Amino acid sequence: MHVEEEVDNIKPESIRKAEMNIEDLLGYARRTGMFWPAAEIYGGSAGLFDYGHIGAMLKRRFENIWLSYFVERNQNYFLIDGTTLFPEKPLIASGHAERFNDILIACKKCKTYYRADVLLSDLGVQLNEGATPSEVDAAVTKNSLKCPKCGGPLGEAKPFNMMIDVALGPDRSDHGYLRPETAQSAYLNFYREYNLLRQKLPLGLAIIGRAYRNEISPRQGLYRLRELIQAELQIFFDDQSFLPDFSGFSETRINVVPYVTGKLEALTPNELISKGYPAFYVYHMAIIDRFYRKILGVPDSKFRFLEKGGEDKAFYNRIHMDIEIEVESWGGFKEVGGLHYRGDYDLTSHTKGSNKSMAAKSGDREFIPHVLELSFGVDRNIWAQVDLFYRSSDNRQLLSLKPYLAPYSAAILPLQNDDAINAKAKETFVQLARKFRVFFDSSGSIGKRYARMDEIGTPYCITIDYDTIDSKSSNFGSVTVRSRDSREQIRVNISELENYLTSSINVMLE
RNA sequence: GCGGAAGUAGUGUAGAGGUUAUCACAGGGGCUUCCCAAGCCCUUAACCCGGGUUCAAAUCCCGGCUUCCGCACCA
Repeated sequence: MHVEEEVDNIKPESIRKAEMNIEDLLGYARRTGMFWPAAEIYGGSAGLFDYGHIGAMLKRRFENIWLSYFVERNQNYFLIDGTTLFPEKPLIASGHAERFNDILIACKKCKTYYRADVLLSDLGVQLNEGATPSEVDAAVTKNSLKCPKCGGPLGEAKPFNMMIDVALGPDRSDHGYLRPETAQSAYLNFYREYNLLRQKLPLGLAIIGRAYRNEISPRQGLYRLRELIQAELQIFFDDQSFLPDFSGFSETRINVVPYVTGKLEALTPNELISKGYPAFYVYHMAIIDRFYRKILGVPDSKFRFLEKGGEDKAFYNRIHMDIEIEVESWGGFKEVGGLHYRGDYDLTSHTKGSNKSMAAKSGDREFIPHVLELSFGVDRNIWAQVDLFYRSSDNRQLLSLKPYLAPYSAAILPLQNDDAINAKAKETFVQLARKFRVFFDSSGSIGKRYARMDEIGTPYCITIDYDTIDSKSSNFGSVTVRSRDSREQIRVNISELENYLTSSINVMLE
C-alpha cells in the first residue's frame, strides 16, 4: 500500500495563519471544547470563562511546561500553593486595600466615569497623594469643576476597589478579599520557606493559581477577566550577590522596547547590561525569551519586552517590563506576562504589617531580600497560543501547537470498522494510554477523523490497517503514523510506538 | 459605565406580524465506501430571559443579561 503517493501534500507553510477576530476565536473555542463563558446556560457573566475538555488539557500542559521550565530546572526554585481567600490584614500591608483603590467620579449628565486623580490633574487641580473622597468632593466644589466631555455636573466621588470583598464568619463581620494576585501568597510564605530551606538565597517560590479582580469592563475574550489564572515565580535574593550564569545566552538577541527610547531593539544580554539593566534582570529576560521563542515557538517578530516607566509603572517596581505577544485577534501586541524588579517593597511591607522580621543574613550583613517577579497570565497565554497557531485554508483547519502542548498527544484510528482491526486498535490504545493522553476514534471516514484531530492540534494520528493484522504482509505489526502539519506518514512497529512518540513529542523540549 | 450594533438547533446561518421556523455542518440509525472532511435514505435538535402591544410576536415596544465595535477604565 503506497498511501503516501495518494496524499495531496500541502506544505504547512502554505496554510496561512487564520485571520481571526475575537468572535471567530471564541467560536473556534466553543466548537472544539476549549473554553466558553461560565454559566452560559444562564446567559453567562462578564469576565468569567470555563475551560472544556480540550482547553483544560491545553491549560494543564501549559502549566506543566511552565513549571518544568521556570521552576523545576532550578534547584533553588520551588512550587508552593496558597489560599485564594485572604484576610484583610496582609492586603492592607501590601498596599492593595488602599492603592488598588481608585476614587472614581462620574458625570451626572453623561455618566462618564473618571479616575478622580486623573480628572483633577487634567483640569489643573492638584490633589494630595491618597486624597479621600470627601477631599475630592471639596476640591470639585471649590474649583466649580464640570465634566470635561459634556459640561455636566460631577457627582460624588466614590472609592472603587479592584479587589473582591468577602464577608466571613457567622455574622459575616470579618472582612476578607479574594487575592488580587498570587504573588501575595508567596510573600506571606517566604519567612517559613526561607527557614525550611535552610536560609539560602536566591529562593524562588512559584505559584500557579487563581486571582480575582473586579474589573470594571471585562472584555476581549480571555484578556480581561474577573477570575484569572496566574503562573508566577517570586525570586527572593540578595541584591549584592545575585549573579546568574549567562553562558548559553551570550549570543541571544532579545526584542525589547526600552522606556527611554521607546523604540524596538534586538539586544544581546551584554548590550542590555551595558545599558544599565542589572545582570540578574537581563538573565531572566533571556530565560523568558527562550521560553516563548523556543519552547512555545512564538515567531521572533511577534515577541517583545515593553519597558514601562513614568505613570505606567507601578510605584513599587524598580524595573517593569511587560512580556508582549502580537495577537491578531487582540489587534496587536498585548501583555501576557511581566518581569518586575520589586526591590524590597514586598517583604518590607509585610515586615511592618506583621511585626515579623524577614531579614536575611550574609556574614555580618543583615538585609531585606529583594524580589524579582516573573508573572504570567495563563488564560492570556492559552488564547495567544490558539491565535498564533490556528491555521486555515479552504479545506483544512489546523492548530499547529508544539507537540508537547497539544491536548491529545496522539489519536488511535482503526482504518475500518472491522472486528480484527478494532481489537488491535483497542489493544494499542490501552498500551499507549499508560504514558500518553490518546484519543480513540472509529467513527466516520479516515479523512474526517484526521481533520478533527488537526483542528484540535493532535500531532500524531496512528492508523491501524489491514496490513497491521495480516501476518503475510511485510507491514505486519506496524501502523501508519501521520504527522499533523506535513500530513506525511511513516510506518512504525507497534512495539516501537512508545519510543517514537516520546522522542517526537519531546523534540525541542530539551 | 456610556454610545452604536447584535443575540434563532451543538456550530455557522435564513426568516422584517400569521411559516409544520430555512439551509449547511455536527450528532443518532441504516446501506455503501475506506489513508486525508465521499454518497444516499431516515432521524434528533433552536427563536437569550422577563414583561407589554396585538385576534396573532422570532419579528414591534420596554426592562434585564450577554457579546462585538468605539469611548472611558485597566495600582
